[in-house]
Amino acid sequence: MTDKKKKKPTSFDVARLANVHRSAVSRALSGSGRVSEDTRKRVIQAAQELGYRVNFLARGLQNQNSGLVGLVASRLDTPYRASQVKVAARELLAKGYCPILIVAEGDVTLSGLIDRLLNYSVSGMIVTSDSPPAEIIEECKRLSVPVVLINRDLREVAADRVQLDIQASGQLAFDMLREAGGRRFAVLDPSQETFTVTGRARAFATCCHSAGMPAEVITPVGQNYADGLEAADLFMAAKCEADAVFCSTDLLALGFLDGMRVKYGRRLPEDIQILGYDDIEQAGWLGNNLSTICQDAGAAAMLAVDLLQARIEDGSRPFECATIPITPVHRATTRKITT
Amino acid sequence: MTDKKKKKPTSFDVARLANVHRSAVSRALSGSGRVSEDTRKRVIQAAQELGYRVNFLARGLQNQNSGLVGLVASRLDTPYRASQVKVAARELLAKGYCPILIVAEGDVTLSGLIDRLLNYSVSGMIVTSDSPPAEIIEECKRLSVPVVLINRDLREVAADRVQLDIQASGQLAFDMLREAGGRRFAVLDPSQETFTVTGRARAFATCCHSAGMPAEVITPVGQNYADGLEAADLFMAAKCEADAVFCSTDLLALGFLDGMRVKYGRRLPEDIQILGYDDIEQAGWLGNNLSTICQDAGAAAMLAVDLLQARIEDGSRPFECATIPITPVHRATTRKITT
DNA sequence: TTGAAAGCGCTAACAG
DNA sequence: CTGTTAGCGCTTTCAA
Repeated sequence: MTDKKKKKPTSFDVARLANVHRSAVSRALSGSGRVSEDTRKRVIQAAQELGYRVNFLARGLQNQNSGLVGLVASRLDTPYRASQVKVAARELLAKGYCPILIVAEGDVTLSGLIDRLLNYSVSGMIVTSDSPPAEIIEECKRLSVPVVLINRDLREVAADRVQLDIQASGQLAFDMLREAGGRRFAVLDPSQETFTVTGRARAFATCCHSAGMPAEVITPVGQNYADGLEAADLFMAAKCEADAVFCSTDLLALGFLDGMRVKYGRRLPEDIQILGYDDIEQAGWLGNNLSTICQDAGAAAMLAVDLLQARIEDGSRPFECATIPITPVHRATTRKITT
Repeated sequence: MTDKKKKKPTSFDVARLANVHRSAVSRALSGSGRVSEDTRKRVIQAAQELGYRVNFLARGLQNQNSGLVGLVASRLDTPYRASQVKVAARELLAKGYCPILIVAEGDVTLSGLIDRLLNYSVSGMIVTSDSPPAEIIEECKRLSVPVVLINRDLREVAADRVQLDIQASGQLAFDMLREAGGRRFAVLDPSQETFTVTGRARAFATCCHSAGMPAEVITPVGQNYADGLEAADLFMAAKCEADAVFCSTDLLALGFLDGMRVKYGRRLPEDIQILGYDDIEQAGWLGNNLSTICQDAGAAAMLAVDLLQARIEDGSRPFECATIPITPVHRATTRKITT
């Protein structure tokens, strides 16, 4: 006969059953504090029997720290972000934290949501959003809530961060396209600016310029598939003659790719070469086979979680900035390099 | 001069500044309880001034209810699931709850994670995972934590649920392919069983059988792109002569599609017709243009959140089972229906 | 309407 | 090593 509608057992009940004091129960179950092997066993046993579970709200209230971690992410339905969030959540969970997911759509609402997060005495926050207002980050610092920023602007307040090397990204893109025989370059640089996306597009353009081969700039609105499609129209309308285009995002690249080959009958890489960025799963699909630059979403997420944990454990350590590794991925939308 | 390292202000501080008692602060800020307009204003004012925020852990401890909601999801890096989780999180947030994201990978660890969730006195739980162990759901019921199941097995314990009509799905798939001129049918039915995916594949097969045109069954391992690719190999190896194949998942369909056209040079829909299921974003991409059946992930998520909220507000209402709407999406991998 | 007081369930500091 | 004693910050009766 299991206790149906009984109230949840408290540490007090466990204590009574195990014939010890509540504090002994706490010590035995929270791991901290010394307890005799005997008591520990009796407590565990009693807890088991009663189906007791520690109330984390009470514990958090006492410790001023809930074990909850805010995970702020925009564009969650995007392949890159989805896998990043997945890994971050998994790692957080593995380390004993509980991720509260805040999905951002338009900054308007976001600050209210993060505000709510702060009410829970979160132990920390990982921000992977494109653009959470800086004031919010400030607010966190004020409340001394550790924050780890993924790919956010450098000028931000002091905080641990994980980001990719923007200059190196633009350079790598240029090198890949150049080595594949590109002569006339173009780049897709969304008008909705984003720190890393805009950054690498500009860096690429700069490299082209420095090499004496200025790139034409196509400006779709956003950085999604549909925008890539739009970019193809823009490209044609402008009678752009580039033979090698760097799309600052895989989604953009895939849209542009489809536009060029399906809508405008271009062959790849013969008529035009396309290079993406991110290496999302779809880039590797047989029908796309997109050459790209891989920035490992999972690695970035894990770095972020590690940094956060380190800071939670030692709030006074110096701020760190981890770099996301990038690697070239040669597939079928760029020519084979003749060695 | 903002208070730098000061402790966080409590309701006590606000009370003092507003010249009222702490309970008045609570009443003014929690909405419940009557307060004079004057006190309310003073409290709000004082709270503002101090940068006070209610401690939800303390509130939750008192109310036995934290406002936290568990969101259990597997395969988050899959387009369908990602957009579902995004919408669920957004809706939850909009209704004042905070979603704790539990990502499931293999049932082994999952039960421990949900266990942890329960320690936070979550107000409810939405389970969209393929297969969280039934005992866990039982445990939730035992602790009277409301649970909403999305597309989980019917034989489950009593709970609110959101699911699609499996029979209707199989039937619709058959009808679409039949009307598009299909003669010989095949179906991809993953060996890793999943309630809805396996269900509609079987339902489709049953429809074929009933119509006197038994379907050939291809059995890839999972339900992802790579498995679809594998299915194409299986299809060819078996010298399958089907001219219309129902892939129980868009990812499967896209993999199968790429395998058939890129690897085996088949044209669509001339040589073979393919129908997917889900209508993920990629299905609509120009290069794929996959005919499919749309099950609206966002709608499902919203239904789930609504059901959960209703149950949290009234634990005694009868259990409900909402149905996810499905609609045919005719694109280029099936023939135009001659009207 | 408002103040007083009693907890919610737990942990940590302090004695024993 | 174990029991005692204070709270953590809030809500909620209960009087006034």
